[in-house]
Amino acid sequence: MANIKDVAKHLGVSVSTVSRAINNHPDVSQETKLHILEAIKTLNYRPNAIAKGLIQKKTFTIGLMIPEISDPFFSDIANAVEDSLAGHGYQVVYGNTSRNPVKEKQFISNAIERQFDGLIITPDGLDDELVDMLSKLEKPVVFLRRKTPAGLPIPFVDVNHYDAATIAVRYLLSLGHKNIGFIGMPQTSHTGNERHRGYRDVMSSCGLLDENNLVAGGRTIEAGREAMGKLYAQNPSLTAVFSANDLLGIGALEWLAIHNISVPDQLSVIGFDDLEYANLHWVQLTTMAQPRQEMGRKAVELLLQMIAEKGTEAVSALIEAKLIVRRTCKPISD
Amino acid sequence: MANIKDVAKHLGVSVSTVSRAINNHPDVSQETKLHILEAIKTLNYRPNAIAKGLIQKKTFTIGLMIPEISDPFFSDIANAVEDSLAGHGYQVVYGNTSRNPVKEKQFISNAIERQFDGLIITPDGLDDELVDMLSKLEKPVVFLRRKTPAGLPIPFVDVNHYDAATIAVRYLLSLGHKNIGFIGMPQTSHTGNERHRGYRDVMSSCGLLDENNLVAGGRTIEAGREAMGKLYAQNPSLTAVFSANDLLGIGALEWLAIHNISVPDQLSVIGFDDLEYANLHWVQLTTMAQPRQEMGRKAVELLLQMIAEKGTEAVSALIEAKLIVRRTCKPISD
DNA sequence: CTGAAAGCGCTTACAG
DNA sequence: CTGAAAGCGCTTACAG
Repeated sequence: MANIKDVAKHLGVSVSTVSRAINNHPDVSQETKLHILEAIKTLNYRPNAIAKGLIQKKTFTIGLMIPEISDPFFSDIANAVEDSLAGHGYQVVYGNTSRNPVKEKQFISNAIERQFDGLIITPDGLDDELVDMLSKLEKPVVFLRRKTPAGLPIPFVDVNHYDAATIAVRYLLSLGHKNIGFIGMPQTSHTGNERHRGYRDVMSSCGLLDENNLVAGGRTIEAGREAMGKLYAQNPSLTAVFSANDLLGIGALEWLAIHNISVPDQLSVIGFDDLEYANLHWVQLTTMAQPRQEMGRKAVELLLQMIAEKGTEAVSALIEAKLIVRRTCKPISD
Repeated sequence: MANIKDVAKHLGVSVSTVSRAINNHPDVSQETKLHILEAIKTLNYRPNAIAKGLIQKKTFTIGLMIPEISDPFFSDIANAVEDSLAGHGYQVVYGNTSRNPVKEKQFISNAIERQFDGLIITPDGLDDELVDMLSKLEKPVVFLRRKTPAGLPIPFVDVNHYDAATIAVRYLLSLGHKNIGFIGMPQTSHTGNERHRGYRDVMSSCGLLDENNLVAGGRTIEAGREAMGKLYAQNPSLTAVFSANDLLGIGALEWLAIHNISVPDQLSVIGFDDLEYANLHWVQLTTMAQPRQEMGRKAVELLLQMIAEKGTEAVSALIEAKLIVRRTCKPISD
């Protein structure tokens, strides 16, 4: 492919002049600029971004580390991130980690070697090694959907999972429910733990906490189905269930449908996330919506700010979730 | 950050020697190599992939252009592509085009300037300008889920949409249905048109084609709901519907549920894609499964082959879809 | 307004 | 086995 030398030679001008013409530098006459632009067309010249990046120490590339791009929750966030970033001329490179700590570290290594300008990351397990890498990283980073661990000077954008969980539980209480079950996410899940804590605090402050109403779940529909079965076996007098995410909630609804337990007449269910699934005609799950677009955009905003003002730490953002009332909760009748 | 010069200086060796140590070149003594590796650790040196790429004319980066990463269909493919590629040391960069021709071209431009080593693309509308760009592109490319237009020397990996559609329709015929509706995708959709053609050919070969049984749909659940309404209005004596994708099929099921038309007792529905949605307890949509993993892996295989043997055109692959029988189709009773 | 020169951080013949 | 030198394709002071 033609390079900048070829177009310079083609016109008998210097490489510097061609460079200036391409980059809209003011110090180049309109006339030569026009000639150069023409030569570029005929030679089909495209500037080499790699070379440019090397010299400018800027690649216009941002890394976005997420657990699972096929998880609808993250693909929505990723879309928002990509859109906002594209508007500023940045390319985003995804890192699908499958919540695998090895892959998480590989992604960061990669980002360093490939000279990404910044990182937006959703690490899962945050072990010492990763924290160490992050602390040595001389690059703007923002944590997404995860609070920054103490000691790291990195801002975050997260939903207030704890508050949101208290809203969900209080909503069930306001409908008269007292016997409220909880289907959790894996113990290692930061978000799961926050939601759990919210549930716990509200329930125990009302003197309604009962360890029999808790069950370990997971993240998937499958896991929700199983968990609902267990929960029901532990306590058949439950009147409501708060499931830590929508997929679990949908699994719970499936189990209930299979066992002819009518929702919301016999049992109310509330979820968390507001996935597309939740809005299906047969599901209509009442849930806490996380403003995914907003989270993605906000993370980009913080990152770009840090890139612009080197060395500053942007201020973290905690975003409130919103109760979306559909058709899986109703007031207790008796 | 430390560079290769720093580590060379640190040990009093030459830059070349450090380079050789890093790249496992045989011509370097075990002893100096050990020293160098140690110095690298203490200086926290990471090689600059940008500089390396510039000189080697190889970036170990592959571009993957897809319409919509939040479409579960594509995120599954993307996952498979990423996994296979990661095994070979490549980084994948997604381009989310939203089926926007401007974005499609931007992505290709980007890929050229950033010196990607190859491209896997799913272009939507394939206008002259894009074809022109592609023909001038001096890079391995493979088309994914789309046949290559005549004249472009680019291999493709696609599902045999036409054959699959005939299988779906014949399945309905085998259940005794004669009055079979079709909910289509947008006219601009290549896959939609192939599936339409399959439906048409089978129906007309049986003398059963009726223009009243056709309706324009779209791609979404929403569109499927509307389309089902229209279709039913056009011909209330329909006993089965083939919807060109699962989302449309699910929308159709929603409309039918809302209008108390029982599936499959009064009406059979078959979809296309086998999304996760299709397997929900309330949906259980019979559908044609596209082997997404296999498609992604195959595309990578072709691409890597073309990268390895420069100038060759790999041989295209047409993959068969598979009928997945669930619970939305049954034999016609009377 | 234009050009010659240095340099970004590497790799790779070439010579020893 | 090791090093000096050229070069990948650009940008950017510096001088004119």
